[in-house]
Amino acid sequence: MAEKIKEECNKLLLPVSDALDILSGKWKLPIIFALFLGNHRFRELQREVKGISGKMLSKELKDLEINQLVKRTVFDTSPVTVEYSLTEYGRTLEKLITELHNWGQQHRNIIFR
Amino acid sequence: MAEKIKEECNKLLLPVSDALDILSGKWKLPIIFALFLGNHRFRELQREVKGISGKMLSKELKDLEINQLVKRTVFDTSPVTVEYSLTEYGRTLEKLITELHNWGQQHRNIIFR
DNA sequence: CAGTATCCCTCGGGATACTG
DNA sequence: CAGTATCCCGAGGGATACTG
Repeated sequence: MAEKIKEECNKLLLPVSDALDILSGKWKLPIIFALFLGNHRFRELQREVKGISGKMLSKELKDLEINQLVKRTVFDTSPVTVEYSLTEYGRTLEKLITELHNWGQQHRNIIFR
Repeated sequence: MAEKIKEECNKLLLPVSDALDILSGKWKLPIIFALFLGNHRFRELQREVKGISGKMLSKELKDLEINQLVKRTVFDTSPVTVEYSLTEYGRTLEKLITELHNWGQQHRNIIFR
């Protein structure tokens, strides 16, 4: 019986972790915020997200792309230019981020008092 | 003007990061879930949260306590026993976790299809 | 039991140089 | 410009032994 409940909880855990994985880490949010402000070239993003290395930016964008949150568009100018933008689906993160913001904001009020 | 917007975003970022910091990492959620199931002694928690070391459990619980999410109660039996439980405030995480679960669940449906 | 202290190793990620 | 490959270091965290 208690075992049954624990199993249920573990099943609950996975989707929550999935959501967290997408948002947590040093760079995810800053990148997502930058993308919320508009479409962006790779270099632009690197400038906007202070301190991020090319390697990390590349990796994080790939992650977001795999999760269908970001769309990568290549223009065959020379040299090539690439644009990243949030997908329609990616924008559904906004609600979630707002919830996090609300909780985080009142938490600040509770802690720094 | 664009600068103004960026500043605003950075201010938005901090509370979101605060909320994420409390939930992300390898052990936070499993511990919180265990605590949702009831009050727990240190050893009990270590058994329930598979694979966690004493050092980590200790550190994470201290974090949660500092954030007023968990209450630590010492009973002067011999040897001492200690109980950890979610505070009333800690339980406000439930709503947030539910939101993360909802997003994560539908994300799984979109990705693993 | 409920932790703390120490040792030790992995590996995430920075810096740099390179390619198409 | 938009990345990839390589090298390298330090912090995070595991294992173990110890204490009140």
